[in-house]
This record gives sequence, C-alpha cells and structure tokens, in this order.
Amino acid sequence: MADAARTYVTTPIYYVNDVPHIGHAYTTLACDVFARFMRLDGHEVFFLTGTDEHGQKVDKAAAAAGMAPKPFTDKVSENFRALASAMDISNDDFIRTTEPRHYRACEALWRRIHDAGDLYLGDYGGWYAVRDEAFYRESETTVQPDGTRLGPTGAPVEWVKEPSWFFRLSAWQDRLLAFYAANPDFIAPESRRNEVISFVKSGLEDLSVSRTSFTWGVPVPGSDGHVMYVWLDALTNYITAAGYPDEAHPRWRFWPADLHMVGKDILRFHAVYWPAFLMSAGIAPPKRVFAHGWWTVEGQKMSKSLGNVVDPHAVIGEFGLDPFRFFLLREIPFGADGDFSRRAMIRRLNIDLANEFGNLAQRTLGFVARNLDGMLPSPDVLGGDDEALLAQAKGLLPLMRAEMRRQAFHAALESAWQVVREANSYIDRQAPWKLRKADPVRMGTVLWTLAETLRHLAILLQPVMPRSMARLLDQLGVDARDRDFAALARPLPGGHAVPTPEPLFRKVEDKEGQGA
RNA sequence: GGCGGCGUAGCUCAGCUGGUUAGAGCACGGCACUCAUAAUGCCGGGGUCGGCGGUUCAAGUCCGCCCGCCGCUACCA
Repeated sequence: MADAARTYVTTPIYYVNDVPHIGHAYTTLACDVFARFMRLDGHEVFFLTGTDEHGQKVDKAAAAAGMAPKPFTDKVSENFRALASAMDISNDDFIRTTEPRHYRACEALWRRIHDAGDLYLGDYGGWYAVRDEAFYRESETTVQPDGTRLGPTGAPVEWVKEPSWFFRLSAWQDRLLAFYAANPDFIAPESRRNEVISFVKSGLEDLSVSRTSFTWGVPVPGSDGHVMYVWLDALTNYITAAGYPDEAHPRWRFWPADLHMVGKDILRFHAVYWPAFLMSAGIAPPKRVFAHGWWTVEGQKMSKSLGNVVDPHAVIGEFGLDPFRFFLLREIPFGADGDFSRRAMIRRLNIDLANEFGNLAQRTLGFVARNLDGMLPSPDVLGGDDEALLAQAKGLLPLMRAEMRRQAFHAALESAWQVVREANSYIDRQAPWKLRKADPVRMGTVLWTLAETLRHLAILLQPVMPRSMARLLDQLGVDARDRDFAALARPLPGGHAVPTPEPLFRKVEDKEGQGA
C-alpha cells in the first residue's frame, strides 16, 4: 500500500451535564475497539470523542453552581476525559463545542447552508410553561375539562412563538431517500435503517435551528440575538475536528467519516438531519451510522431515581478493566439491548477469560517454564492435528476483519473463542505431559503449536483487551514491533527464552444473594 | 391507529435465496484426565421451531389469519 487506508471513527459528543455511566463507556469502548483494530490492520486512524457544552441546561447548571458557563464546562468536561482515561480509550482528539475551532466550523457550515438557500427566518412555536420556564411537546400536554392545557408538571402552558431560523428539511426528503437507497450500509442495524426510511417517507417538516431564548451557544452569523440550536452546533463537531472549514487541513483527508457510533436515541439526528445539512453545504455525508442498544442493570432500566446507574469506575475497580471491556462486547449481539448483571459479569470473567483462555496460556507457558527451563521450543515436523489448529488460528484474521467491518464485536469474539476451545481440546488430545519422556521432540512441536496459536489470539484480541494481551505477548516473548496484524504472517520462531508466566485473569468469587 | 420487527432446547440466541435424522454457548447429568488459575476434554438428556389454515414432491424457512412481545411514529440535551 503506497497510501495507507484511512479510517475515521467518532463517538457522539456527550452532554457535559451528564454523569458518565455504563452507556457512555459502552459507546466509547466500541469505537475504541474498532479504532485499535483498524490501526493494527494497517489503517491510518482518526478516532474522535468529546463533549457537547452548549444549551440552556448547561447555562442553568453553571448558574446554580455559581459559575460562569465556560469555567463550569471546563470543570465538568473533565468527567468524560477521566472516563476515557480509565477505560484505556485511544482517542486521537477530544473535541469540546466551546472551542474556537468549533465556532469557526459552525459559522462556516451555517454560511454554506445559508448560501445554498436552505435557511430562512420564521417563528418557532411551542407550548411554554411560565412556571417551569420550559417548553413541552404537544404530546406531553393535556387538555383539562375546562379547556386549559397543562404540561407534565401540572403547570399551565401557553402557545409561545419566538423568531427562529429554519432549515428547509422538507426539501431534502427525496434526496435523502435516494441517498439511503444508494448507500444500503449507511444505517445499521438494518431494523434501524428501516425505521429511518419509514420516518423520512412519512414526510419531513422544516427544522428549527436557532434560538433567541438563551445565549449560551454559537452565535448565528449576521443575525443578532440568535444562537445555533443543538443540531447545527453538536453534529458539526465531526467536521470541526477534521479541520473544517480548512479543507487543506491534514485531517480533512479523513472526511467523510467511516463510522459515527451512536445510541439509538440520537440516530435520527445523525441519519437524517446530518446528511441533509452536509449535502446542502456541498460536503460529503458520512459513510455509516451505527445505532447500538441500551443496557439494563440486573433486569431493570437504569435510572437515577432507582439509584442503579452503573458507574464504570466502580466496575473497573471490582473486576478489572479488560474483563469489563470484554464483557460489554461479548455478552450481547452488538446493536441489541443487553443486561448488565454481576452474575453475568462474573461468569464471563471466570469462565471465558480465566478458565478457558487464561488457563490455556498458563498451562502452556507454565509447562515450558517448569519443564524446559523457560526455553520455548521450535517446531519439528508438523502433523495433521497441529496444522489443523494452526489453520484455524490463521483463519481468524479474515474472519474477525469481516465481523469488525459490520461492527459485530460479539461475533468477532465468538470466532476467537472457537480457537480457544479448539486449543484446549488439542492440548488434551496431544497431552504434552505424557510426551515429556516418551517423545520430547514431538512435545516441543505441540508446545510450539500452542504458543503460535496463543500468539494469534493475543495479537488479535489486543483491541478488546490491550493490557492483558500485552502481558500475554510479553510472556510469549513477542517483540513489541511484532504485534500488529502484519506480524501474524511471520511465525513465532521459537528457541527463545520466555518468562515464568503469571495468570492473565483473576477470578472473582460469586457472592450469593447478589443480583437477580 | 399506521409502518417495521420478533416469538426455535431451562436461559441467551444461530439457522442465507424452502431440501437428508433442527444447531451453538450457558445451565444440567455421566465419564476421562490430572500439564494448568479444582482448570480442561469427551459423551449425553432435552425442542409439536407461538397457534390455526394454505402453497409445494418438500416449510422454522413462502402466503393468509389469530395470539403475545418489541421498536419507530420529529425539535431533551
């Protein structure tokens, strides 16, 4: 490859007011694993995450904290950096919507869309409750027998209009449908794609894209009193970080993004509004938007009122980072909803990681340490059983590549575990402990075959469990320069010393009475 | 209400354009092994594939109806 393939992957920008929980950790982790996989596979990767820091809520929260908005967001956006750090996230940039570069990008994008004739000034109306100082959706209001209309809090609401800029979304319906038809992989999973298409087909209204009722946002160029409303501000972050509007910026080569990872709640903004904005501005839309599912906790919906919001830091503290990362991507088909429970977490850690995988490494490398003075043997003549296992290990890269391409993280891991199980079966069949005296040369070949299989697994699982797999590669004596996917094609030579292994994963005792 | 999807072993799910005795993992039972983090391997029980009725030489796999469940049906960042 003269010109390395490039990959651009993004998380949503997280609303800075939120407290980071398992859901944020999940989205970011999925992107991280994808980014790490592509890097190891030779791609030049740009991986972006960040925080969304504008809006009335932030303004109010800052006021409540007795702070100006900017210093307030400086402080709370740290929560999300801390989460990324605790999760070993390999993002290349962290964008904040309060940065000057983002204001420049928003203004430039606004002007392009305005010049294209897709913005016009009108009135935005909504049901406003003076008592709550909030707007409500019509569906949230109820009409009393006496004819008064009340909001969800019981406060009376009135129809209030404010001047607002509108994006002519209604004009983009056909072009969006054509875009979806021409790009069948643009929205995943497929069920979500169907929903979006059906939504667009049902007819699109123009979109209110500015507000005059608050000031904490990006000012609309040439329109005093207006700040950009959420969509045009937040979504723009993806091109801001790529250097927009400087199309000569080195990072602009990464646009269009290969993958916007989002929760299913914000799919519409990414799959409908965002490509429409971009096409209006003459910018290529992203290649793919993946909407993943939600986690429940011990069978219940996660909510502040139930007090069951899972703090990722606590889980990492109890089970370790890599087991947590593994669990999140292994437990459920990516895209579907899932349940986080102690029982399930412990089962994955103890069985999949400690017993099946960790113990496979331990029994192999421990044997080498104890019986061969830590000298990893070189292979002699390979037999059919050896070659079958090695072929399965070598087949893993193309298999996992295909699964990663469609974000089937669970399937990629399952295919790796098929090799783990086969290796355990192989070691029992070959019984190197019996060969020790009977046929030491054959024993060496068996141990090498296992080590080479472990090397494949360790290299390929680095994206999911970077720390543990680095340890395993250390234990196998694999040089730091030989740990990318290209190195898979160069067999482990053997004949070198390896350290006495330490268990890769520590089991956790399953306490009774916990969880469902 | 409209549109879309789902209902397959105790649990979580695979089963592409219909084709021999319906699969995996977990859980459960038996056996083997004892190199290993009391780990692992092998074998096995168990399913009227939601119900009814069609199409077909042949249907979890297509069609119709019914029952149950879920998602979407726009301005919260």
